[in-house]
Amino acid sequence: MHDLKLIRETPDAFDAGLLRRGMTPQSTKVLELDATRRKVQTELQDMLQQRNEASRAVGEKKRKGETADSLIKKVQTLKERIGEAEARERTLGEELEALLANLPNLPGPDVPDGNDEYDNVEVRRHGEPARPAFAAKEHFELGEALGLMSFDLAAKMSGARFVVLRGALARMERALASFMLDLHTGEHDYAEILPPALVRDNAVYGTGQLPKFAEDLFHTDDGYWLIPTAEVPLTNLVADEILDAEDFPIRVTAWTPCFRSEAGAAGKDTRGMIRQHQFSKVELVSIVHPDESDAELERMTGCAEEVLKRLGLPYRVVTLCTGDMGFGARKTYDIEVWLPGQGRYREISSCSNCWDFQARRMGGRFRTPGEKGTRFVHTLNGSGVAVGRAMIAVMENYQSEDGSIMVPDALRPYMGGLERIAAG
RNA sequence: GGAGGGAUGGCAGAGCGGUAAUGCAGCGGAUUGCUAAUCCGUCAACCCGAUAGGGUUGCGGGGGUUCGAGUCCCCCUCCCUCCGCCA
Repeated sequence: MHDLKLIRETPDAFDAGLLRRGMTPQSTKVLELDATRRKVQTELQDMLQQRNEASRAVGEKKRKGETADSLIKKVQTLKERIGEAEARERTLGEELEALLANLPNLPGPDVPDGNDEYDNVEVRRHGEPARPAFAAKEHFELGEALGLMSFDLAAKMSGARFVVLRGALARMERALASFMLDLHTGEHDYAEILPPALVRDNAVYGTGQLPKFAEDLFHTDDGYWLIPTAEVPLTNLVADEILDAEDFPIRVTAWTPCFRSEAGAAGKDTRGMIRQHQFSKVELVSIVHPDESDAELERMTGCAEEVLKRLGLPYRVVTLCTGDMGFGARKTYDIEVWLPGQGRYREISSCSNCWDFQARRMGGRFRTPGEKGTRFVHTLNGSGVAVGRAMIAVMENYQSEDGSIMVPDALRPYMGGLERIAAG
């Protein structure tokens, strides 16, 4: 949600930001609506004042035993006009709200301009992309050959974009998640949370998936939304809260299932576990002072990178261009892991600074000692990292020619000391 | 699923038809060797206004009754308690 006052003060900067995201300027429309609404509001308030004064006078007259018929008549005629003005004011307010609620966050000054993923800018690489001498297989070939990954079994009960894992691969999901949680809670100052996976409208509105992206989410008959990411419940921990400045930084992490309808992804990544309706992810969320959010984004990205470093997975970090950023983000780093089977880098984490955009939507504020009033917090979220995709990366990077998979050192303690996953 | 209770400013908490008590916290000021204490003001959001200041809204949300609604009536949402069921 955008700051109306800021749009009034600097409409050109607002439009320039939208333009960079490939949108048409909106400030004229916003400010027109805003001006009209304020005019109606002023007229309405004037009438309300008259009504209040008259009603008060009626009360006094009645107390004294005098008649107040003429005053009562006056208020009755006012009432009709008040009703009309109220209705207009409300309608204008709703229009304004609807307009603003559908506008994305503005890109930060250091975000590269561009249309799509091809305009993203690589920031750094870590590790050498593995190019084995034999023909590297994709994860689903490996998993199916091992008999530990079945899309057919999943399709029987759930249809496309689901998987059944068993044995060592099922365990690896759990191992990866435990490893990541231990790292972030033990070394990165994140507190482990176990949040709800079903949430209400207001929570999903707060993080920005609603109202614009409802079709990307699953919804229950009785009004719940299945979380598409733990970003939703974790960030909403500060919804409607007024924090103390000394509470910062708040860092929370959670391993949760994530549910996505993938409505707009028909035909994309149809084979394998890359794009599923259900997957699990370890999420990182930071709530920080506005002065700290830029630095926190770097820190958070580093926390996610550390997961890949310890798993020995080659990756690169890219800054998303204006055209590829998500709705609520002001700046986003994607971490892309190397997949030998596909012979390319694929997204495994996305770390965003949302600035005060989500905080404004959900009413997350803080108070500074010695200062009057409240300010909105800054929120950040990042995958630390997507567990399913991490498993894919481990499988493809640690595969041998015979189809077996080495277990990375970092995971062995979590897998009962298992060193290699092999058929049989 | 059944029965009951509740939702008021950052927090606590009164009010039950006539301009939202009070306490704590916060902010501004006064006083005071320092601290503490005390006193006064302020205390949310919004509108008008260059400022001073003025005004409106705000008692979970929406509608209704009334000259006037936190207070009365209707609908909805959420929270809590007890019973039942249940991992």
